[in-house]
Amino acid sequence: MKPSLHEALRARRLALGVSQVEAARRSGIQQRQVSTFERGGDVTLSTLLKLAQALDVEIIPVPREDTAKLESLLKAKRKPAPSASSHSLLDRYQVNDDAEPSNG
Amino acid sequence: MKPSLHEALRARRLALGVSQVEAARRSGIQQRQVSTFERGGDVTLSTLLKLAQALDVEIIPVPREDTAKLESLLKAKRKPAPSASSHSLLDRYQVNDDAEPSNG
DNA sequence: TCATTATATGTATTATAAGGAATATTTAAA
DNA sequence: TTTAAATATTCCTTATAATACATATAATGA
Repeated sequence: MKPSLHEALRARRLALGVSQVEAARRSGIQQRQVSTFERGGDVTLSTLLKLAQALDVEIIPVPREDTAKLESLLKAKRKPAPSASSHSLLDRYQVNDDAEPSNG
Repeated sequence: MKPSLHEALRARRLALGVSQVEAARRSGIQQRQVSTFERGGDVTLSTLLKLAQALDVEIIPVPREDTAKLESLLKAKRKPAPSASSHSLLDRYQVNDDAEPSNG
């Protein structure tokens, strides 16, 4: 299924093998914001962009008419990254997601 | 050059031929927010998502390693859309952009 | 020029995200 | 189980985005 923005970014973070604390440090935001965002809570665009940059991802607006093409392009490659101790963080998750914080 | 998020969304709006007032009405946010955002100001993620939905675009986080591929995919097609009276709004702009509001 | 449409701003109030720091929970490794 | 690491939450304060108008400023077309 198509992951929401926060799900995708969490997956990205885990794929890079960085903790929320580390992501927060790199982006200059609080660990709290990382958690809030990843759980679907609301954050400001500036906060999102800082986090995105820390995770080396670009936030791109794609017309729905084009999303299909992207799917196939971004899909096919979704391996957690064999870095570090092979099982530090991340392995715990997948993309899992069930929370409460609401958004639009 | 690679347009920033707000530039891209403004271009999208104009390409669809909708005014800020109309975009605001459709998304349920204020025209003020549309203006603020398009000028590079900060807005909440929920506000951005509402606007994006109103403009029928998805906000997708793309790993930098993949952006190149997308470029070629999203590029090549950038025609303002021949809809409406052929010269209602939009024709006035292109993607233009120079403002003051800051962001991250 | 005048009227119209679109976008940028102004003010005041309210809602809420962010900052700071700590703590409670959950998850997994030793 | 004990420890450690990571994530979710809490409290309080402050900054600021969102709301609700109301205008002011363009930019267009008649």
